[in-house]
Amino acid sequence: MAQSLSTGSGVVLDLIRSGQATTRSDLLERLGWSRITLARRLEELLNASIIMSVGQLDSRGGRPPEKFAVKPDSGVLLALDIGGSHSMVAITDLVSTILSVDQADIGPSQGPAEIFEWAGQVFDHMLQRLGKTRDDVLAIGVGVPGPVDTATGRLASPQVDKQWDGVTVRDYFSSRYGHAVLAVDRDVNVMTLAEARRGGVGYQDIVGVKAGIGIGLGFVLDGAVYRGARGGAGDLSRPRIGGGRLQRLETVASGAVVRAELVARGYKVRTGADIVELAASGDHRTLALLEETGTSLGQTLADIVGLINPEAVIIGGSLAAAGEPFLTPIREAIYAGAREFATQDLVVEPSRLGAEAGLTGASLLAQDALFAPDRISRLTHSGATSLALASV
Amino acid sequence: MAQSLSTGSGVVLDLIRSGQATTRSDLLERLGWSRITLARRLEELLNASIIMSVGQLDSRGGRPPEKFAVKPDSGVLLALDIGGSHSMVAITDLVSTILSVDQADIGPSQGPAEIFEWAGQVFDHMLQRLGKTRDDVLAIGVGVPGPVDTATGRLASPQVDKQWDGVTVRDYFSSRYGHAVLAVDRDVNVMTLAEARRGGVGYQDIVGVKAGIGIGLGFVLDGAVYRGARGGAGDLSRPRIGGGRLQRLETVASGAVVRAELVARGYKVRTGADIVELAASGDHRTLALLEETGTSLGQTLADIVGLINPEAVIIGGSLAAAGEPFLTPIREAIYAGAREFATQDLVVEPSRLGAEAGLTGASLLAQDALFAPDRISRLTHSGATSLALASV
DNA sequence: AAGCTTTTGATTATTAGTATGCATAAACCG
DNA sequence: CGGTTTATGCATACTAATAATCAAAAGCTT
Repeated sequence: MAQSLSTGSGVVLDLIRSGQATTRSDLLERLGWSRITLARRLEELLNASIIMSVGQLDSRGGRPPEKFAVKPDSGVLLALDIGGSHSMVAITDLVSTILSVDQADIGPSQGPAEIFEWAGQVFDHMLQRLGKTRDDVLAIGVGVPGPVDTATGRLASPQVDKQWDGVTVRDYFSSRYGHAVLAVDRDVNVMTLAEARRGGVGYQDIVGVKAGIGIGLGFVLDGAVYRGARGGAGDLSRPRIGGGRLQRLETVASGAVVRAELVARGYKVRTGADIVELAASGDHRTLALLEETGTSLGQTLADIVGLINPEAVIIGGSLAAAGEPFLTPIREAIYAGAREFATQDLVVEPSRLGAEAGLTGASLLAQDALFAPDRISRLTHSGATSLALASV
Repeated sequence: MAQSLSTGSGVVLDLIRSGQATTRSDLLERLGWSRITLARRLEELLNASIIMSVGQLDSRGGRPPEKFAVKPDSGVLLALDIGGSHSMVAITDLVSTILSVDQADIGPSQGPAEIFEWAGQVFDHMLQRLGKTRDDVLAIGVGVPGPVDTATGRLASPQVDKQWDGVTVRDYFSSRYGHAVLAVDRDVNVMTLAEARRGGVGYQDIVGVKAGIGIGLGFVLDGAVYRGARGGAGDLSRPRIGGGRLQRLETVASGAVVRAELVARGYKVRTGADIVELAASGDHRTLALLEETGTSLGQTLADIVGLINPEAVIIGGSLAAAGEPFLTPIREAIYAGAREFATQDLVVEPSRLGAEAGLTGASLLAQDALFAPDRISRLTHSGATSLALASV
């Protein structure tokens, strides 16, 4: 039944894709296969147009090794990042380089039908501009702001908006891209995945914070996204006052709180970007509120750093764009609050990918689903000459 | 180099050992191999005396399937659980059934040489009483109350006691049991592993709390022990008073705090067991202190439950023996503090294995190291007829 | 240019795993 | 008690992976 095809081409692709081994020698070293078997698998992948040779590396004394990489343009990936109040879409190549982006102030409150309809239209438009068709779409990655049962791809409850409870994302894509592979995950997980893979050298254990109007947390632990028993990991609570009732951090320190304070004082603020703009203009009240929020968040993160002992804490979300006024209090609270053991070597940095972290993560998610080792092994084994024919 | 022997006997053993598949049909279903290959691998394992047939299961209409299990008595495992102030040793069979236990009020403050010397002597004595020799010892599992670099087996710093910084546990065992496989991990991890595997039906995601004189936390996430970047995961902080400095939970709510309070009031208390005894005798002050401690702990755990979204929170350590007076406030604080989403289906229970959780976990750790798939595959492949000859 | 090194390709014999079919074992059912 | 069902064993032909070897390619050094 399971049949994992241990010497299948999929595991070869995985090493190439992740950059762990890109030459024949490295692959042999990593896999422990015979040269002939590896040659056959590479041939399969080349035949299927999944990988290509990207020239030679520098010689190490003898004939220089040939380097392989994923062929980026034999199809495209769609990425959709649904935020609490702002959503983005992108088309990327097969190595998750963003080719085209669009966005709108649209969120879960609009209901699934409307959002997916918007995304579908933008996708169609972008495809056309890139000279691609719906058939070129090989996989779709979606980030949603709520828990997901990744096994089934159904959204769990509670979602931010009731209309989204139990939504099956596939239903909204099957008519347009019936053949494409679909992967759905929580927005914070998706963002954190992107930072773990693309930020820095690549982290095994990181905590990703999405600080926008809402606030949430994602984990990549031991190199894999951690979701918790019911997909609900990452709920933030606030430092409690004198053992009082727990409050979600969102209700005391988040973009929503800053916004409420500012609105109460007569400012016109709707999104996280509005707050960032005010901060950038040097508005004292906004800066003070950001510092306060950052400190609260940092205190909570200090506890989490002790608990999880990650390599890095990455601050993303719209508020991260405010830069040091927001980041410094976070960093200070973490370093003040956590023990030296946990903060030694700890990296606390803003998202490298910025606003596009979610899209990159969604695309990476799509990539992972498209290039799942077993899938690729079976595909090339049956002599396929293209990923597009992938009715696997 | 790596050569993972995908169709090796080790993976078969893993399924049998974990109970995921114990009959030929189940194994075939799980592995997707041909019947013949599986038969060969089972033969290898039988020849090496690693597994044995344990009779037939009930028929499902036709010939009843034969059930396989690990042969428990072809060697023994040593388990050592070093607690903050109390240590235990045990000899178990190969399925981690405890055959013999001993303990002493001895802890890290005594220094590694003394503790390992004590353990070695007790092990020798126990072995003799069981009619076994040092050569029967196939693997050793050790739990220590501090971070461990599991890759190298060296203790990281800071340990509770400076003498333990950088200790290489292997050095203390190689002379007596040079041939045995050794595995070392943090005590809370070891305890949590035991609860995940042996408590309940088997959990994928659990949080284990060791509440004794000290207090610490272990994680099993996605079925594997999570240790953090530097082996330091599980550090507990306390609910903060008005955003003040972070305090380790240990300094405000732990057996140590209860003890200090009691001692200040003229009680004679040294260990967690002493506290439990006082509580059992109905001492009001002790009960009140336990309730207070339980509430603080529970509030912290509520945050963690939201963060990690585990299936279960298991309370172990010496204070857990106090039962409901300690557990009820914990449970109440968790249910009051965490959101419904996280507490729905959440199990909050005392350790099923009680004081022996650490020993069982250490033995499981030893088991895992002894039966590591690759190791077993290589071993049986070379035609070994016994685990004892395992110079692999 | 000659010799060295590393990478890659190709050949052959060998070993390991699979698919298939047939036989047998051991329960159940009516 | 024969028929059915599931489990297991065995034989044969076949396919896949490996090991070992030779050869060629493509750089470097002297």
